[in-house]
Parts: sequence; C-alpha cells; structure tokens
Amino acid sequence: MNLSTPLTRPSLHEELVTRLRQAIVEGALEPDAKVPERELCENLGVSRTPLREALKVLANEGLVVLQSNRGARISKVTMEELEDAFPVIAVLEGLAGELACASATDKEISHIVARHHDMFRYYEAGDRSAYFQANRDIHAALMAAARNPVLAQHYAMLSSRVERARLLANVSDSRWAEAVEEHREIVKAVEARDGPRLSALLRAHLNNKLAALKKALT
Amino acid sequence: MNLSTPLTRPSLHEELVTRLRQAIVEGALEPDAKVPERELCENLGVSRTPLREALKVLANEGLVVLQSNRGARISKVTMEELEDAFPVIAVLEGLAGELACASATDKEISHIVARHHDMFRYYEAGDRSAYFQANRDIHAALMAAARNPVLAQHYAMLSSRVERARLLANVSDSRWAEAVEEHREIVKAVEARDGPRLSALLRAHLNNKLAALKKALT
DNA sequence: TCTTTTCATTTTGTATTCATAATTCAAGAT
DNA sequence: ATCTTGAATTATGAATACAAAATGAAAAGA
Repeated sequence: MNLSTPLTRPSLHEELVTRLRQAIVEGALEPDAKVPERELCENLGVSRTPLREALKVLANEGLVVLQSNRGARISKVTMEELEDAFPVIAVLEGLAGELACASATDKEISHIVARHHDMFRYYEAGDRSAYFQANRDIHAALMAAARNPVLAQHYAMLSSRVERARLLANVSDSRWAEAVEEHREIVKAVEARDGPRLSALLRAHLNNKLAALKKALT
Repeated sequence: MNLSTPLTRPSLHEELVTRLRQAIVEGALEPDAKVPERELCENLGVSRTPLREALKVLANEGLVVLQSNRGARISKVTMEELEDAFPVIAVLEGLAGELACASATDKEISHIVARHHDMFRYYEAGDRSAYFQANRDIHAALMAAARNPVLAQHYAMLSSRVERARLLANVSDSRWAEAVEEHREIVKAVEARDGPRLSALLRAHLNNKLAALKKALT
C-alpha cells in the first residue's frame, strides 16, 4: 500500500471538468446547446460555484463558449475548426512518434503492436466500435510512450475538441480500408523504431483523416 | 468599423486571467510563491469568486498549481518542463512557418522582413530588450500570418509557460550571435516563401534555444 | 393582424456567508 | 533546552444571497 503520496480528495470543480468534458465529447451535451446550469447543479448535487468554475476551464479549452450575461453554450464543431485543429494534431502526433521511438520500452512497443493486431482483427470482423476503441488505445499508448506530459496535455485538449466530429460523420468503408493500410505501415515503423518515418506516416495519416472527414461532412 | 461582432464587455474573470497571466509571465508573481488571494482581491477590487475562477483557468494552463485546502501557488519553471515544452513549441512554430508561407499576404511577409531588419540593428547596438521585443513580434507576426487560431492558441499557452525562463537565465553573447545568424536564414526562407525550409529552420532554432537555456541554467 | 411596449419572471455575474481544513502559537511534557 | 499537544486564528472550498441583465408574455398601439 502506498503511504508516500499525500492523499488528496479531488475538488468538485476538477471532477466537474472531467465529467462535463466527457459528456461533451460523447455528445451527451450537444453542440450549440445552452448549458443548463440549474439542471446540472441539481442532477450533480453541487452548487453553482464549482460548476461555473468548471465552465470557465472548459471555455478556455474551447469546448464551451461563454456569452456575457447569457450563460454558456456547448461550442459547435465547425469545419473551420477541424481544418485548423487537424494539422496541429498531426504535428503533435508526429512528434510523439519520434519521441516514442526514442524512449519507449520494448514492452510498450510490443503492446502497441499487439493492439494493432487486435485492431486489424476488428476490421476484418467489421466491428467499428471495437476498432475505434483499439485505435484510440494505440494513439494513447504512443503518446504515453513519448514520455512528454506537456505534449500529452495539448494533444488531449485538441483531441477532445475534434473527437466530436466522429459523431457527425461516419467514414466510408473505402476510407476505413485506407486507414487500415496506413496503420499497417505505421506499425511497421513502430516495430523498427524508425522515428522519422513513423512521424511522417502519422502526419500523413492525420491529414488523410481530415480529408475523409471533409468529404463525409459535405 | 466593425458592426457585426456583438459588443461584449469582458467579464471580471477574463480580465483577471489576462492580468494574472501577464503578471506571472513577467515575474511579478514569482514561481513557487503562494497566490495572495485576499491581497489580490483587495488590490484589484474584486471579490474572491472571479479571482478563483481565473485561478482555475490558469491552473488548467499550467501557470498555477492548486493544492486542495491550501490555495494556489505559482508553478515553478523546471528544466523538465522546458525540455518537454520546447520540442512541442518547435513543431508548432514549424507548422506556423509552413502555413504562413502558404497564406501570408505580401504585406505580412514584408512586415516580418522589416522587423527582422530592426532586430538586426538592435543586435548591432547591443540593445537586448529591444531585440527581445522585435523577436517576439516576429514570432507573433509569423503565427498571425499562419491564419490558424487553434495553432495560435496552443502556441500562446506554451509560450507563456516558457517565457519565464528568460528571467532566470541570460543567454550568452555567443549564443546571441548564433541566434542572429539563424534568423538571417529564417528571414531568407520567409522572403522566398519556402515553407519546408522555414519549418526546418524554425524547429532547429527552437531546439538550439533550448540547448542554450540548458547550458545557462546549470 | 402585426408591431411595439411594458412589466413580471428567470437567468446570470458577482459578492457574501458558512462550514471545514490548515496553520499558528502558547502551554505542557520530555 | 526541544519536542508535542491542542485551542485560537486564519484561509479555503463550496453554498447561498443579491443586484443587474436578459427573456418572455401580455397589453397597447398601428
């Protein structure tokens, strides 16, 4: 049992940030909807103070828009935002790939590889939701292996803003096949610990993802 | 005159975020110091509520650390943080360079070039503070020319975390000379609108800056 | 009928209050 | 003397209160 870490109860506003962020990303709080302050307070059993603190934080992250004297709205997912965010995510993932090749443990590498094989099986089985889960795991594992908390923080922020687009547009089967092919190259680069190549592949992968989203959303 | 944007008085917490961030970056609020909540409230003439909202936002940005039931402290500038942040800033500036080459107006390009010439003059004159100001302007102008608000937002956040290091370590004259040389190459790439080259130069410039900081801080 | 105006209601931003946890400091124990 | 102990004080987190602004609905005017 760990007796060295000073035990610290998370404050209400922190929990609220986490839960609201999740609700927004999952679409439980819909884009452009007004944030029902009173209702949330009642449901969550907290007063307005910590809830409003959480909203300020989420506004700073771009998930919520504050309108003076008119409360908060869930921010919309616009094409412009996606077009701005994806290139940034791309270079961050690219960097993560480089760093991961340099600092990942062998165990981490083999975990990423294993998750890839899972993912390929889900693709064969046509199980989209398991595929997406595996895909998220892979990107998260890569990010963790990069050993750079600052990078991870900004990546997480951007991901949360962009994740919601998945709810708006189902990618085509042909794009799915393409993405899988790209991942076959990616996993090869991971196994070879080829940082520059992995970086380039990830950047290209993200840019293709954006192009596919664009097509699906117009 | 702009008549489309609905005029909106900034809320107290927003103003506080701005002012506190500035105070932290400029060193008026020193790293590791406790945030004097009561004192700030009195000086700024606001109640605790908006101040605490601002602190939550700054904590989310990493400029402040919240300790449960023990208030807030200004976060320390650690070598680990700089080592994590600089590579991220480097890829963001690299991306900004690429994008700027593609989307900057001729006027923006010539402004960046002009500011470079100013900066070189300040270097000749040995005027460090004017040099730094011009340097900041150049990076800001480049970022603006990239036309990507998401990129700009994350760049600003990271810059604020890292700016403070400048107060801790004066770079050597030899590094200054080096940096100027690097900028001579950078401005050439800007004039030529050579995106890939500018991107590579900026990334290298940032990595060298980190190395210089490392040396100066040990 | 369709606007415009008025006024009650609700919502919002900020201030204030309150309960609890941390800190301080003096008194007693070692 | 130094180290504990515990009550008094202060600071903090969260709830509540309050004033100002926005919203909505009914009444007055076109």
